[in-house]
Amino acid sequence: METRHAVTARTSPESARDIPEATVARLPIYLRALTTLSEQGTSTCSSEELAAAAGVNSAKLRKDLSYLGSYGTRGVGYDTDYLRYQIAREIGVTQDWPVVIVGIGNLGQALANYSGFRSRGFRVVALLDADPARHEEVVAGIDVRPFDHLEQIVRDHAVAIGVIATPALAAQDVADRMVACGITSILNFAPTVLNVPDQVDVRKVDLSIELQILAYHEQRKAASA
Amino acid sequence: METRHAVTARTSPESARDIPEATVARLPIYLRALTTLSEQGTSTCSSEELAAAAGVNSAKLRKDLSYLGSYGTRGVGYDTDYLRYQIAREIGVTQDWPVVIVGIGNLGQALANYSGFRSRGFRVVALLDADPARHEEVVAGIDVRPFDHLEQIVRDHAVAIGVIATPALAAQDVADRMVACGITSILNFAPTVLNVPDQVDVRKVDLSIELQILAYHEQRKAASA
DNA sequence: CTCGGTTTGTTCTCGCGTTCACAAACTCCT
DNA sequence: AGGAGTTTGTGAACGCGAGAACAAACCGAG
Ligand SMILES: NC(=O)c1ccc[n+]([C@@H]2O[C@H](COP(=O)([O-])OP(=O)(O)OC[C@H]3O[C@@H](n4cnc5c(N)ncnc54)[C@H](O)[C@@H]3O)[C@@H](O)[C@H]2O)c1
Ligand SMILES: NC(=O)c1ccc[n+]([C@@H]2O[C@H](COP(=O)([O-])OP(=O)(O)OC[C@H]3O[C@@H](n4cnc5c(N)ncnc54)[C@H](O)[C@@H]3O)[C@@H](O)[C@H]2O)c1
Repeated sequence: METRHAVTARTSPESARDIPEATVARLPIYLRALTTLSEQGTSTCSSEELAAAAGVNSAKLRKDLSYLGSYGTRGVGYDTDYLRYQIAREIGVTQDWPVVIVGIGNLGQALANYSGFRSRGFRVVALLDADPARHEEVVAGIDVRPFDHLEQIVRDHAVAIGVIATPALAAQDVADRMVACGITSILNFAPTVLNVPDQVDVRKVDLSIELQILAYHEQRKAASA
Repeated sequence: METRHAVTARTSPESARDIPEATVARLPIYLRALTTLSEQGTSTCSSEELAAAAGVNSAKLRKDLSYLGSYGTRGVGYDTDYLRYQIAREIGVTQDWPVVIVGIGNLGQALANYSGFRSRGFRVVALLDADPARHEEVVAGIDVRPFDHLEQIVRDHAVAIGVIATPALAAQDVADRMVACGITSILNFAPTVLNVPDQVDVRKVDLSIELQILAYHEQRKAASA
């Protein structure tokens, strides 16, 4: 046991053992549920309450939280604000994350106007578009700038996260440029598979895939009726 | 073998054995990759090629396709258009799916303007909003109508799929109304947990969760450096 | 017709995630 | 102080999905 200590501590001084991906994906949901409870004046909550608010099984919730540490009190529950802070710290939303959005069309404008960014620690530092006609525009109080400014902006603001909202054909090029100037996390809305180096994280949001999954189940319901 | 035939055929006359959820979620990706290949003039492709285009492992691809049936030819590969049709049929995108969008703000307008809907068999039959000021507007060639018209529209067009793009506070009410008038599949963009009956499918798209997941990994990268 | 080369469809194994169930730990009341 | 009632944290069982590996099936050449 004692000799294993180095292994546990290797990754980082403070906590940071490896949390399962499935759990990481749920932590933001718990965070939101805790914020809601806190706003309603709930200072303490049980795993049962919190699980209900988050829409998950209470056993799963407790197991997820156990990866972070022991922040609850048996027989009592969790202190809402304390747990909220611990999860926020673990995810990293206690700090400020600068973000660039590339492709300020229908979707890019909606994203720029989305207030849920700022309130969770993400700050849009630039809007970029390749179309010169758009460079006149101001969206959500931010100037739309030429895509060529990417390198400078990323350097000046130490941007690590980029959002792609261009047409599918341009997405790979944009991603390559992002990677080249040091961005290591990409959120991709274009319906295409991006090829990036291993150390770069890509998450994709694909609306039409979601609809097609719904259609599949809808079809099955109709068939069995 | 022979006696098992009834079991295979029980669920439905045409195919429709139960496909794993993980596979269902990937079928739309394969569909898109096949469309791309087909447009490039590729009439036949191996599992290796298709897997590369879809960004998955070739063994996983073959396993996924095996749930649909045996549509390939050993030693040759898959006929691009034939496989594409089979997947489209299995998902249900060979038919037309009427869709309503509720909440025509920043995001709702972007969705209404999204061409990827129509091209995959989804037809926006109505845009609904509670704000009377918006009822003057025309978005993407479609009139914005009062939310109260929901029941009539769902009845007239046999709508099964609804999209929610309202603020979080309104989302549960909108979902309740949708369920009450017969909608059985909901795509929810509001950052809230929806309570619906079991037979109703809900999928949620949550941008800020995606960003938070990226932030978590970004933080870990920074910590280990 | 046979044989070598190719690619599919499937079997098997392994690891991850979910869920159950319960001991440990805490509060409150008597 | 002690016991009843609550709730957490976790060990263990289970099921599903990922990937490796291989036999079966197909093509084409000779
Ligand atoms: N609109 C939606 O609701 C929606 C939903 C899901 C997915 N998507 C996807 O999101 C992407 C954007 O959709 P949209 O409706 O906003 O499209 P859009 O055409 O309205 O906007 C695309 C923008 O990207 C810019 N652009 C093109 N090439 C570029 C480049 N190389 N560098 C920088 N900017 C470039 C264009 O000038 C334009 O402003 C598309 O891939 C689309 O498939 C959109
Ligand atoms: N804008 C984005 O990029 C983005 C991204 C992710 C998630 N979201 C979420 O999507 C939702 C919509 O975002 P938005 O930026 O479009 O907001 P928005 O305020 O621009 O639009 C909301 C629209 O919903 C309408 N509405 C309100 N209550 C309604 C009701 N009961 N019935 C029908 N319509 C109603 C409003 O009139 C308004 O037009 C929000 O929940 C937001 O958190 C938005």
